[in-house]
Amino acid sequence: MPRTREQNEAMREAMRERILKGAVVCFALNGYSGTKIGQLAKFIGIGQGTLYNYFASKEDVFNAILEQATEQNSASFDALRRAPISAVEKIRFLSERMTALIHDESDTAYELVLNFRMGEEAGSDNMFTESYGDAPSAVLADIILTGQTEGAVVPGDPVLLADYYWAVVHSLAYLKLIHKSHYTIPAEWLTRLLVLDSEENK
Amino acid sequence: MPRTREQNEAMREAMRERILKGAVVCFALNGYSGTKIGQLAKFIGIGQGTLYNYFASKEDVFNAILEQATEQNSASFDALRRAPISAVEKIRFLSERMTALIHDESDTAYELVLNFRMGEEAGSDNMFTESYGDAPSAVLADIILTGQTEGAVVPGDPVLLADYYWAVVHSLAYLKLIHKSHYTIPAEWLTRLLVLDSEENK
Amino acid sequence: MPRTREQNEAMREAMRERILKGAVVCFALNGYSGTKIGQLAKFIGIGQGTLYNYFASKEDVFNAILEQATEQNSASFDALRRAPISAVEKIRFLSERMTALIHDESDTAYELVLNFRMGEEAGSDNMFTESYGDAPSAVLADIILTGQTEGAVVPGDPVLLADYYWAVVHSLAYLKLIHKSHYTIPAEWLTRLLVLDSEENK
Amino acid sequence: MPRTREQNEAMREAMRERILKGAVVCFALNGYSGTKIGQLAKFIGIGQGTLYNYFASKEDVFNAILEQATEQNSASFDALRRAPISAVEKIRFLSERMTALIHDESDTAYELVLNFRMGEEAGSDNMFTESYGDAPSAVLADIILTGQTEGAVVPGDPVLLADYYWAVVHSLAYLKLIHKSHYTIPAEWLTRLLVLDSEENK
DNA sequence: AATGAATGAGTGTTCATTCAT
DNA sequence: TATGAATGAACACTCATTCAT
Repeated sequence: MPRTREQNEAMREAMRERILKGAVVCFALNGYSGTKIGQLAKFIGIGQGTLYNYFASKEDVFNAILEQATEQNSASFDALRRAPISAVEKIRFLSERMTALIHDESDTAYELVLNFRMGEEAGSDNMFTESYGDAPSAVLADIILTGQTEGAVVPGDPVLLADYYWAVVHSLAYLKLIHKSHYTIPAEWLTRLLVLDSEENK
Repeated sequence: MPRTREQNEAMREAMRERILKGAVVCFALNGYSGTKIGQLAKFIGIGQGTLYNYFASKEDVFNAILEQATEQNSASFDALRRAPISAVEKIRFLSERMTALIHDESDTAYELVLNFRMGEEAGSDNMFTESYGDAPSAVLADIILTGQTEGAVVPGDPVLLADYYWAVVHSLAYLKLIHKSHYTIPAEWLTRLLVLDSEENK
Repeated sequence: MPRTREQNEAMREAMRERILKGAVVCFALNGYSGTKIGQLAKFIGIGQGTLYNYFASKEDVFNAILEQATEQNSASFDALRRAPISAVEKIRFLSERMTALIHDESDTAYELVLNFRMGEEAGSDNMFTESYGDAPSAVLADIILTGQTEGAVVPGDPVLLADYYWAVVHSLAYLKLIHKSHYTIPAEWLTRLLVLDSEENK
Repeated sequence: MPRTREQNEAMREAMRERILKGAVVCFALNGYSGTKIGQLAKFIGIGQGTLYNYFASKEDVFNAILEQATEQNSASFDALRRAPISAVEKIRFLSERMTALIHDESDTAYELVLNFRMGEEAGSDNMFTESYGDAPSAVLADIILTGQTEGAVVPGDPVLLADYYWAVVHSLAYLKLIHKSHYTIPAEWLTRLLVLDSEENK
């Protein structure tokens, strides 16, 4: 007797997630070109063919990861923007969250690294800002601007500062996951990139 | 009339440099696996075969780049360590030099990016600290330690702080060269990573 | 010392022809899907990679064959149409030429067979008339029409008769090359498809 | 209440027929290699696995088609040979039957086409004469021989003439089913391949 | 019995490397 | 020495077949 359609769809969704989860790690560790399909399938623990029942191509897997990362993040960044706290508190909160994600070597941390390796081919455009980075960058720039009017954030172009902040977060993730640094950078270091040293900001 | 041996060797050396110069850019932009020999040769403006008259393999080219970067840097970092200036001044000098290199999109800047993409295969070891990073990291850790005793540098593990500083430098280079950011990050941002905000440090 | 550009181009053209020549035979014998690239390369006597220095894909090779066949034929059919002989003589001439080509197992004979196997995928449209067949079919229909007014050709829709004639030619080629029939059908049998039996037509 | 054994067997037989019916069309249209199991199953309207409950392999399906075609034909050709009519009448009858089958796009017509695509792999032997063609060819050669002694059939090697006749029939089927010709070739054209034009033969 | 997800052997294609010129 | 055509091992991808449900 065949499975019901519901059963099949659940199975498919589960497998899809499983593949994406493994692919994030592989792509982050080895880059796009450096990731071989055979290696990826083995890492996930499935046959090579199975992968192609879920994704049309290697590039398709890659794009699915980016899409997923974007979705997950745009929601959480929206929440951050709307939170009823001061700009500095937002930056501090963000820094703590990022530091924790990196420390725990979470999926999100791998996605962060992936974004740093994305200048590579796979569509040839630089997808850094386009895919993953846009929402976070824009939201953070907003927060920075607010913080600057409050006199608590370092002066400078908010967009550039935001890009800078994210670049640093990415390299910290890289340091942790690829360079296997044993220490974790304290959240304050991140916060300090944007927030001025002062009594009230401590 | 055949060329003298000196002429021949000079020509060989010139071509070798030319290849390395192109390769740094290609590897930095596309990663190791993402760089194809054909593409590299075309970028340099030579035939594919020519490349193999100077280097035994793709990996050999890659290693030559790392070696060259290490040599150039160990000399300049030795000089920095010995300079008769304060720790803070050294940090400020280093930051200005790095910012300038990145701004000018110099070869060294591409080497910085390259270091960030090196988790990729090419021998499978992580060459980050081993090759390029060791000397700079050690020297900077020394400087930081000195600065901390002088009370002008932020507290924390000097080695970790040094790694952090380099990670940020790398991401700035990445931002500029890959992300094609038009702005250039001011040197003070870098300096601020290590040096406390205070009147006398400005 | 590198080869001159002329040398290279001559080599390339020669190899291209060589590949096409082998490919016509393989595709004719095994069909499009039935032809494996490895088998084709071995048949030609080159490495698999070499093939891809000349054609972008298997399908590209296939299309190049069709194109080539079309070009070669449109010229020769133009000549036939303009020849200062009667319709019946043209049909007789055509039949003798086709029979000879098939008997000799010439390249053209393989192209004839290929046209018969072309309903297969490789673009999914039926390319029968579109590619190879259009010119021959149209020219022959003209000749038939003339012949009918002269009272020497069997009555019926000229276009249909022309298609019919070509279909038979194709199957004769098939019979000879694939079925390996030892006999060769006499040209008169072909002629008789269109020309009425009569004293003056003999 | 479980089904009786008879019911079960009837169901199995019905499904088997259904699969074969779809397979004939697919194989005829796309060739053996060009026919994918997935596509075939979808065309029939069953799951891929179901197919393997009835046939051991793709090749098994293919062979079953040939076998079925052979069986059906050997019976009908036996009848033709024994029919108490003249050779010319037999040829005329055969031609009318074939033309009708093709016009109706019957299963048999698809089998005719299939025979023309069989030079393809699927066991690598040419199955043209072996499977389907043998009986018809032999019977027809007999009829031709008789007709020749009666002076009503064109002279020439009867076996070759028979092969020729079948080749033409095949190409007509091809023209109709693959080339999607709208017209149907008149039976007389077929008859004329073998029967001389004369008053009494009309 | 029927299904479609899973599989790996096999196929098409790429690319680092070799080599004749 | 410089070149780019030739190569085959390695890679991305397909598809006939298996199997749990």
